Amino acid sequence: MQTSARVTIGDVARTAGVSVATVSKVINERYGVSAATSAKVKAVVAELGYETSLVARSLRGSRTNVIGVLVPGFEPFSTELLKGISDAVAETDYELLAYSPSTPSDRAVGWEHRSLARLSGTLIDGAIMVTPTIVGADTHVPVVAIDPHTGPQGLPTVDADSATGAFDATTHLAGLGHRRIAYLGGRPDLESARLREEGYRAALESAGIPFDPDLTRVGAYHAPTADGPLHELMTLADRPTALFAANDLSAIRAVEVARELGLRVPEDLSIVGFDNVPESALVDPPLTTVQQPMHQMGAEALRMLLDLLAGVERDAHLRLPTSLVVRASTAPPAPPAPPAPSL
Amino acid sequence: MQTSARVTIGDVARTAGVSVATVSKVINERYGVSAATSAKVKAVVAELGYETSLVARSLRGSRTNVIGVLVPGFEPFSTELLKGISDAVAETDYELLAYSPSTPSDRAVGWEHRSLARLSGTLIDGAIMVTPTIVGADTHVPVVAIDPHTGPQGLPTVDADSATGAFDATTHLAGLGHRRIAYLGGRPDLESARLREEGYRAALESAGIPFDPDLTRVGAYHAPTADGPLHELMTLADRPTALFAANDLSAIRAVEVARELGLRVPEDLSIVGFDNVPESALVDPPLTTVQQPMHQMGAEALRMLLDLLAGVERDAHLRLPTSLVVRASTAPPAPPAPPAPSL
DNA sequence: GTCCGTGTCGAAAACGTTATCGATAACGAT
DNA sequence: ATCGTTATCGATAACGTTTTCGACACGGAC
Repeated sequence: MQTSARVTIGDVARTAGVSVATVSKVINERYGVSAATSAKVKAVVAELGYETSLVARSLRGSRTNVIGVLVPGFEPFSTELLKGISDAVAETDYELLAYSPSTPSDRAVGWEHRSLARLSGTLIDGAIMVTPTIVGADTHVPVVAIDPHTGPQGLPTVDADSATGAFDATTHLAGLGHRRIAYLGGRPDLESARLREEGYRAALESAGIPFDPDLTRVGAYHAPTADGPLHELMTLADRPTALFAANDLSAIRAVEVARELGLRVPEDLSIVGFDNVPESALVDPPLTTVQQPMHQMGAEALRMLLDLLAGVERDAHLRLPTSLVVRASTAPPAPPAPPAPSL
Repeated sequence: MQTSARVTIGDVARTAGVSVATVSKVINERYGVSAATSAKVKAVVAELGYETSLVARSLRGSRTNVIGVLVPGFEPFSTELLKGISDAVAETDYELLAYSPSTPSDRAVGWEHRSLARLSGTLIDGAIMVTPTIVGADTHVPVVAIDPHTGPQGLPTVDADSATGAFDATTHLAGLGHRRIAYLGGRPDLESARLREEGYRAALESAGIPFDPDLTRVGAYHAPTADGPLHELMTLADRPTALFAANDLSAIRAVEVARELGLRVPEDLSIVGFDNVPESALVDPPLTTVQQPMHQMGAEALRMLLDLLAGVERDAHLRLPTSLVVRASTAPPAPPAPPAPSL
């Protein structure tokens, strides 16, 4: 039906009565072709609707003017970054290619390296990798990592100040009077998750609250893996009165689980998230959370990449500040429940 | 620095002491290679960290197991669609490539066709195009269009019921008692914009309100282009008491412009949007809007595309229902302003 | 000892493009 | 009339794959 054969540079050459070399020249505006033939070729190109194949051009040449963004998926975090990158790239003459592996084997550890190897030979001039778990390796295009596994080392990186953000979040809860503050971690293999737990602990200590290992659980930054740990936490004999979740997706799930368990938020349980994805303001109650400047992180990452491509020397690591946004999911703890609650 | 040359199939062949043909066979698990050589080649592949080049493979073969999504940019609408597509593709063995042209020339009319031609030769097995303005054309891969220019004709399409959605939105305003209801249109070249105006007019008629051409303006579905028309509308001698904007981005901008002009929303001006992008709930006041099932639209589009690829016959056009979500940006009109307002 | 099948492998073409470089024609200068 | 210069153009190699097909060796069967 719609499947007509692709029109190639050869077709253009044939119907224009010139060689493929000449067609290539007029397309790329190289020197050495007369005005007359140039016009004729252009006419044929327009008539046939010819477009040069990105694939073939990539295979042959070295520059493609395309930069790739490797994302583990299109969850809110990646999406916000993409917007920042996209806005920044709009001012350049590069194009954007977002690539997300989806086969189970690819999603396993090492997906970044595999994808990168597949694309950089050479479909893309450079890449931005979101949440890479492997970051060393020898790539042969410039790469900037956002929120990487290993923290600032090796590749140029952009991330947010997770430790301080987590410290602020936990301190906020402590300041409201909470003493039993639980922590739901993120993927333990991620530097950001490690730093957030660090900030959580530091805040506890600074508030004079002893660290209780029983109040921390580990998730994986998304809803399904948070379920079990959340149930455990909320059905503890000595239930925590507050919860700090390592990212918004987990925190949002926490709100849901609390509701399923008959707990009121924030009266029975205060909840703080991390990221400030758009969704966090939509849940009921709207989430108190730590804002990561995702848009800006994306834009900065692109800027670093462009500098790399241009050969400009720059600081290899950029850490952007976070800020606490207080909404309605946090409140002072209820007074210790009397055996027979009065109405 | 990190720029080491790419390791090719030739390198593997050389160090393994076999031919490139043999390497290719073991990689693709073709018949005709002994267990011994296969093992040796696999060892070398692992040692050298070889990955087959997507570009070269695409150029040669016909299938790539990659489907492309062509988006005009990463604004909220495209992003929500992407999530739906991504979730659906995760259950298949395809991979996702989101492509967004960014050079000014590409963003001009016809970007879709150009991009498609560039990618389908053949980087991708099929494509989903978001908001294509040109939709006929002879592509040589299956394509599904979301919210296209020309409406359901030609290419398989997925869209939302814009006419009914707009009708409901306008009727909601009329039901609140508004008589002077302005309309800020979207890109006039888009079928969806046309249908929304149609719904707006039908609702006016059904409510017995005469259509006033002076109360409709045209925008382009995004903030910058909405500014002028919005100012005109809001500074009219006989100011409208309600505004229906053809998409949320315009509506959100309308809220801002109203505030700049000293108008209170919804007391002085009720505003309704279209799309229900996540941001619409974040503005102050939260936007009353028409929900498009964007996530579902993306998923359905992918499903159609997969059927096309598999050669399954299907209905070529899918129109999903919309629903009105009432939030705080709409209210009954204030009583006709008395010359000296009382407090 | 010859013949034929079977199993294993490699040479080479092809995909669509760009870059290099040699060939040809036109033309002014001697 | 011959030469050198310039402008224009085309043949061809190369990019990294996959696929086709022929070559070859090794068996066993006659």
